[in-house]
Amino acid sequence: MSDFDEDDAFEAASRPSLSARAMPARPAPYLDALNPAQREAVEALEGPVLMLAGAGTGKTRALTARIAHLLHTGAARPDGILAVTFTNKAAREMKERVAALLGQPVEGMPWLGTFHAICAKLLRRHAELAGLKPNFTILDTDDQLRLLKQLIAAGNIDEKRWPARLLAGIIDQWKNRAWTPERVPVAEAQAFNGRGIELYAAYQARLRTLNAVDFGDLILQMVTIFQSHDDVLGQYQRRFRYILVDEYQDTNVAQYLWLRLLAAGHRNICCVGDDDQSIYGWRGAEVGNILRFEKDFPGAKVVRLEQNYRSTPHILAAASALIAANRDRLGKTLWTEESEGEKVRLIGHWDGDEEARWLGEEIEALQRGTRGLDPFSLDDIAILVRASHQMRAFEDRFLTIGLPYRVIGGPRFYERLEIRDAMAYFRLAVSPDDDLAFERIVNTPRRGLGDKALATIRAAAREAGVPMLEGARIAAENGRIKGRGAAGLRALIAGLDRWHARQRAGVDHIELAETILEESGYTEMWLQDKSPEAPGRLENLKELVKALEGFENLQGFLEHVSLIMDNETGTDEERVTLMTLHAAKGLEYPAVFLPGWEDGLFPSQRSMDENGPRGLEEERRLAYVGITRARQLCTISFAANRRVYGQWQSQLPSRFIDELPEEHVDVLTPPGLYGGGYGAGGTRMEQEAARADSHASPGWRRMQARAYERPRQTAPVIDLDAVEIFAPGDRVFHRKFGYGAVTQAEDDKLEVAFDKAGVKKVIARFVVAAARADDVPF
DNA sequence: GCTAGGTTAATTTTT
DNA sequence: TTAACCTAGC
Repeated sequence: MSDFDEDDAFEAASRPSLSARAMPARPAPYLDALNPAQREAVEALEGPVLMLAGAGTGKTRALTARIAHLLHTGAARPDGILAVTFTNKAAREMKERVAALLGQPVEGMPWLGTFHAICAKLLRRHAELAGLKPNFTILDTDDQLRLLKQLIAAGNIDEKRWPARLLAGIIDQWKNRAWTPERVPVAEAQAFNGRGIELYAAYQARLRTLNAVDFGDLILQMVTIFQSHDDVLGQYQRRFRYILVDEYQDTNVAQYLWLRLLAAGHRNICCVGDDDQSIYGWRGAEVGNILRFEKDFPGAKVVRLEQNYRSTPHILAAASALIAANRDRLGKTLWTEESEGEKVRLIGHWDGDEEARWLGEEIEALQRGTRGLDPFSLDDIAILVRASHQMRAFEDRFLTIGLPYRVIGGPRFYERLEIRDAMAYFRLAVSPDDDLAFERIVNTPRRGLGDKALATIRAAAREAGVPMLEGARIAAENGRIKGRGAAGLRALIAGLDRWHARQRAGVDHIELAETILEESGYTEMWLQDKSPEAPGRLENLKELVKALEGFENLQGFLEHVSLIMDNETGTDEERVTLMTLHAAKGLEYPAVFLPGWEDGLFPSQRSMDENGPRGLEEERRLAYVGITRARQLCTISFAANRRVYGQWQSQLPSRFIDELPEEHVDVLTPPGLYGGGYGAGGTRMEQEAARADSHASPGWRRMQARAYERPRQTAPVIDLDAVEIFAPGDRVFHRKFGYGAVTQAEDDKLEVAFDKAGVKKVIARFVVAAARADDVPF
């Protein structure tokens, strides 16, 4: 089922469009609010423009002003502007802000939306060129996985060794690169045990039969259509006289091709982005797109937005120095008119628990107002972590001290199990031939229909060449389904028939939804469930039904699902925000905490291992994003010891910490805390002595020594400890398992027969050669 | 078909 | 450590 907002597309077409000519040539007040650079970017309407907008430089303001300017001057009509974003949230915000600038609602901007929503709308118009019907379904990850699982099983592949998730990832990457099955390069032939391309082709064929597409297809199919149908392409090239793209650094190859095709004629394309904030390489984003812009569009005007309206000078300076260590960047110098503020604060802790404890206390202190700073509202404070599992430590701590917090991210409303189940029922009421929905709910609640019954139904459907619901009907009638399941299945079929009939008869959709949840036994299922989540799930179902109120019918609602996706559970209580660095992009907070700055955690070892220097640069951009979220106060912290997958590990402060300029950093080093060998004042000998004093353990000292030995300017990507390569037969030592012999070694994954602990699979960096066992701290 | 207990593996996430 | 996934036994 589609998770995003296709709506505007449809409603806009029927609305009177806001005519550009209707606007008198009057002064443009929106221009007055712009600084010279912004104004330059806004007024350069013709030809390619790259707006390099640093963090906090008023990017959205400039972008929306540009749209307003296009409309105001009459250069374009609202439906002649193509404005693309990545998220529905960004699209919504842009629409609102343009409306505010123009002082009237922006109706008739049918082509302002996400890449996916706009492509979906285009693809519905030209579905037949892709072998689809205009009412195709858009599958989400779950549907996709279910489908792939079937194909993997059909291909006699062991799903345990070759999971559907992996295949989904591979196909996704291929689609991001705009490779149809025929165009996947031979170099990829070994993917998925050599069966990848074949399964990809099978998957695409299956999608076509189901009259369905996945997210990647929305873009890919449109690129394919544009490439092979000049008339269609020409039509849209003429229509979209002006193109605007937000977050250009996040575009993947397919999106890039799509844009380039559309802009090829008039070349009025304005891309806005920040190469320093490209943090989505792992999902196909190509920083190269933005770095290459001037080559792609010769004669492009490049405007740099460098005046920052968000952060204090120290915060900006720290962030700038950090990002300067990256090689692949266009380069910007952020500056601000703001006066001096707090330096970036740096603090080390003994372990992760202490870090969490300190953070909790510090937040409470900020709330009260300390050190001459005005009190902060909890709403003004955010904790940004590299990986979501890091949030737990803080949640635990905040729960014990009763500090209210909210977590951003995690499964969205519409992704939740109960919502997806309910939606599947609704989908079936609207279109009974939705097989994926049918499979989802056929045994939810339990109806005694297991794998065997499902296989029977599927077979019956295939034999008769009908959807699964019909197959089920056949199987139920001719007695192929027996026992407990038969009654359950018959009841389900009767229910689905009834609900579909009512839906067609135009019964009030809210009432219908309630009936469906009631009669299907779905609500009852959760009422009976005694697990702690059950009440919350029932609550969510109520909310779902409530969300229906805003729509005329179920179809409309199903198209609009995305609208409920970020419904903040509105409590007015102040709360600290916890989220990942990725989720924080585009946001800002007066006070930001950045915990867990330890090598291996951040920068993430995996990122460095898998992508080498490129991975490290992306991690550094993530660090840059983190620091630049802060308006007044930015606090970086790390712990010397941390439990990683249940095992205690000693940690080294992040190499990014070494890259922060000392003059902009304030090292908070309460007695007994480790300052990180960083700008702590005093001579090195004094520092060492002081530290040895408070922490006399040999392991501690060794760790200190190692911290000093590390190169200051970070060239090496790989930690020395991680370099050690083992082969079968090697004697090794593991902190927890003791001594053992390597039996198998593949990259950094080892199988070791430990003398005492038995055979275990371990990661190479958790062991050292037995001869070096003494080097292991603690 | 369901549940309890063992096994396994472990970023980032939008559409 | 933990959570998700799977298998064996009811």
